[in-house]
Amino acid sequence: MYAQAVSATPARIDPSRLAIGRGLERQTTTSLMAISSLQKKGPGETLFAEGDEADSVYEIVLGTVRLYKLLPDGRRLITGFLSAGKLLGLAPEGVCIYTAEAVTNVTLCRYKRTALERLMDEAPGFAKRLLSVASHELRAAQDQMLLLGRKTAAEKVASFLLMMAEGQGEEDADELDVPMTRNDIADYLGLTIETVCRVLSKLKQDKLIACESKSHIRICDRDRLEELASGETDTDL
Amino acid sequence: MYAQAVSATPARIDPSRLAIGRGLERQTTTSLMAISSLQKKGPGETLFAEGDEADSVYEIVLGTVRLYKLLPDGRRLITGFLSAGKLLGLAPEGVCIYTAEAVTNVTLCRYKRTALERLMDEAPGFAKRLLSVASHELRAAQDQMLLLGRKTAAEKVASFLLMMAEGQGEEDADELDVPMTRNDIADYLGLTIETVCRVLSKLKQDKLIACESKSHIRICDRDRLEELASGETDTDL
DNA sequence: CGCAAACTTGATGTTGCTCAAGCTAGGTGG
DNA sequence: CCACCTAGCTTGAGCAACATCAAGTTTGCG
Repeated sequence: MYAQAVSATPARIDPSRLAIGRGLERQTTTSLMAISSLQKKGPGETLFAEGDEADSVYEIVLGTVRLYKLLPDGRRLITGFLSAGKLLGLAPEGVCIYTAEAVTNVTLCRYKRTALERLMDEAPGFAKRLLSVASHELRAAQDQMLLLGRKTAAEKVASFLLMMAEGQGEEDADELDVPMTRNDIADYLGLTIETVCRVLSKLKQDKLIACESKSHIRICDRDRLEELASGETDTDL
Repeated sequence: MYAQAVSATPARIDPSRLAIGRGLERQTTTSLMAISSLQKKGPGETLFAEGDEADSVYEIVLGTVRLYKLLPDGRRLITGFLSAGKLLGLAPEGVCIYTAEAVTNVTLCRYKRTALERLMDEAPGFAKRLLSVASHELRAAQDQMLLLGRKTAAEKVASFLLMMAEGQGEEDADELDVPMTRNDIADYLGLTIETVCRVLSKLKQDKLIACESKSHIRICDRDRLEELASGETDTDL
């Protein structure tokens, strides 16, 4: 858990490029620009912690962020990894319910919650836009609940790899970058680091994937990986 | 999975009493009334199924509903139990991502999605209200992910009992009604029915709870139950 | 080049699952 | 009204999946 400091760079960028305003009118994106500010964080740095006052919403411009919750004895569950274009901080009212940390170098666009509230009242489509974002998050959370509660270790890892592949390249790229550690993956899937390693080794051995390096994986047999991930496999691993 | 038919009762009730319009202006609740219709379902009946077109939002007026997702081989995860005042069907866009079934006799208020969309454009606060509901669901989903991914069987069951107690009586009642079967509880906690039984027996034996009947439980030692649920226990069960 | 963090692999342990048997309660029909 | 019948619940014995503990190995950085 090292934290490599990166100087915050207050700045403005064109929010019509940003996801938060997608599909909205020019006037609204202009208002968004007026209340936004850019930030940077280095790997391991905290954006906000569980229990902090939730006064901002962030959009990730570049990089990957992990969100997690802790139990008192230190057990951790990562509720999600977010990459460019994703919003965070929408959910909480009053107090943050999870911690957000940079996985890689991260560039963020920050919006004050009070300003967003005002904009929601003024711009008709904006609250609907945020509702749509929240709905998608809810859907992802429910898929993840199914994974955590009912999938086997192999199915979990296969699902994770496919999810990472989707979030990457524009097309269904079979080459994927895994910026997070094995520990992060384990805490995301409700497993231990050793189990994640063993499953990856088995997938490699069975030629479903190939590891170009620790953080670069290629999907060799997408069909079988998808079959495994969705839980259609009877006797495997 | 029996389905006891109950005749649908088209009707209108005063939506200012309903949760969907909480905190909104009189004019908005009146519009809500105009687009609402009452429905009833008996135990085991389906409100909508995974894959159905998601054209409605429901509010539960009375009773309990379970939401679940299935894996191809039949493994089931219940993503939530909803009781009076809760909304369902908010999340999906296009297609339902889970099945909703009545646990008990259920009375529902149904709103057409298209009508809600229109109302969101007209009534300023309404989209914000729905966003707030979605945010709360998201928060609950994240707590459940922590439970599913990182809690032990005993911690899961303790958490479930406390959650049920909260949702019940107005005060923090220590008497709770458990309308769902042990099987439902197991599929909600990512356990088997046998494990749920064993944990309940152990909690009974340790005098943390008492079972008045199969579906009526009394919390005898709330402090220890909360300690167990939050994961502060080192060596227990 | 050397160090520390991350990763991998193996041996052993434990939690919760599976399989199996009996029990309980509530609804139905004689 | 009671006895039966069935769905749901409980408990036990054995087992498997995954966790834990313990070495090593690799990698990237100073």
